[in-house]
Amino acid sequence: MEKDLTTEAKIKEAATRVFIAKGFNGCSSREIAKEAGMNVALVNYHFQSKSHLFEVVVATVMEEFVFSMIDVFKSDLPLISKTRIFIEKEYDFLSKHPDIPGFIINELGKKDKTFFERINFIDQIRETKIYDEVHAAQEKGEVRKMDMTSIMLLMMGNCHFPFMAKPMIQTIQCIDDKTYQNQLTLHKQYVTEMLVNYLFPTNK
Amino acid sequence: MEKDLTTEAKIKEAATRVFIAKGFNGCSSREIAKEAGMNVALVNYHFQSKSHLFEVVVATVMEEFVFSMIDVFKSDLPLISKTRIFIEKEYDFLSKHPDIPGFIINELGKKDKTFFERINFIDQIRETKIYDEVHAAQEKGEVRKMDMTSIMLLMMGNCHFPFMAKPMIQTIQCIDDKTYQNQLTLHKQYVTEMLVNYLFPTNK
DNA sequence: AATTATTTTAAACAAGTGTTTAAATTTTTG
DNA sequence: CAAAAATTTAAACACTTGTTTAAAATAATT
Repeated sequence: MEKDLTTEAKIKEAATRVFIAKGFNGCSSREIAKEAGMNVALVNYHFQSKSHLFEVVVATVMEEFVFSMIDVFKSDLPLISKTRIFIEKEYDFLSKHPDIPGFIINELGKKDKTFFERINFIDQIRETKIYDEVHAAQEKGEVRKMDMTSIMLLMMGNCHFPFMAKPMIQTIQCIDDKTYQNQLTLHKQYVTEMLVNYLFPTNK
Repeated sequence: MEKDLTTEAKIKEAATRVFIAKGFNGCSSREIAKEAGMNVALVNYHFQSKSHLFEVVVATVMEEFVFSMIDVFKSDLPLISKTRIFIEKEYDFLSKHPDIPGFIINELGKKDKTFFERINFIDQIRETKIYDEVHAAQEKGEVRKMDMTSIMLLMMGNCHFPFMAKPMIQTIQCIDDKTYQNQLTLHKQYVTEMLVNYLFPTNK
């Protein structure tokens, strides 16, 4: 799997795994080096410092994270289809990377604001013109009139929270991984129906 | 404010602040001691170890966290009112303690499962018979038939996520604290309407 | 093939970690 | 008030932390 990777790529890959699992403060440079099968000094030789390596990892993870979003936003589909596909794709992505939302929200919440701004995924979203599209649809009465912030909170919250809260919910409900995963498939349908009904009141 | 508190209480209070803000690995015993105006050794004299102090803090925070929930569940009101009041109280509580959901979900997700089970808030919830009440209402067709896990995810997700995601959303939307807070008041109403409509389909 | 540049290694650095010790201080008890 | 118990302190413990150094090994260049 990690045979023909360069040293730099190996370290970055290992760092991504470890950072996501344990957070910036929850792991050491030596742990990352060991995970990559390397020496500690190599990590700093290729990435200058633990902080810098972290920034590189976050930037890459964020990019991957918004990539599927952007893709849906840019597509030439009616907003209601975009909504359905957005949820579908989010659940797909999060099933493969369940720890990423928690990682992003929690690790970046603790860093200073400049850290967040250094990673410009905001422009990427704006470039899709999704805001204008929603606004136009609101003017036509197709989409419920509410602030873009609330729409984002509804969409993201109902997609990400089920993955972030997994350990807690599993403990409360006493259910294993398999059961929870099946529950998520059901939940995705509930969320889709609920959000579509609420955001597109005139529909059907 | 913290004048007539005992040493133990002062340490616990300081530890709660620091742990919630920075996480278990994000702070040191000395930092907690300093925040409490104490010596490092005092922390371990009163709480044995950093880990134990953390467990005490988590237990207390969790208790406070589920207290308002329990209160609503036990009340003698129709489910639809309980739903409305639940959301209302959650937003109230979270406005005062916005960092708690993230703290609970993230810090406890990294700990082993036994840690979670040591804090028995599960029984507290079960004792309110809220599960039976929901199930009975579902049989009568008053509440949408869906798993309790999904209901919890919908309720908690739409209440907690807006607070957990605050730093991220603020960066994306470029809005200050005051604006975000106002947005949350609006959002609470949206969430209430959406959830009530979806969970109680026969209503109105 | 010899020289230069790049990569990798082991060792060391100072600073910070959680925790413990033993002495000093305060409070409580008889 | 004196003895005992509980609390607080400063200092030290062994260990880990991120980072650096300088030598060794490998690769690239002439």
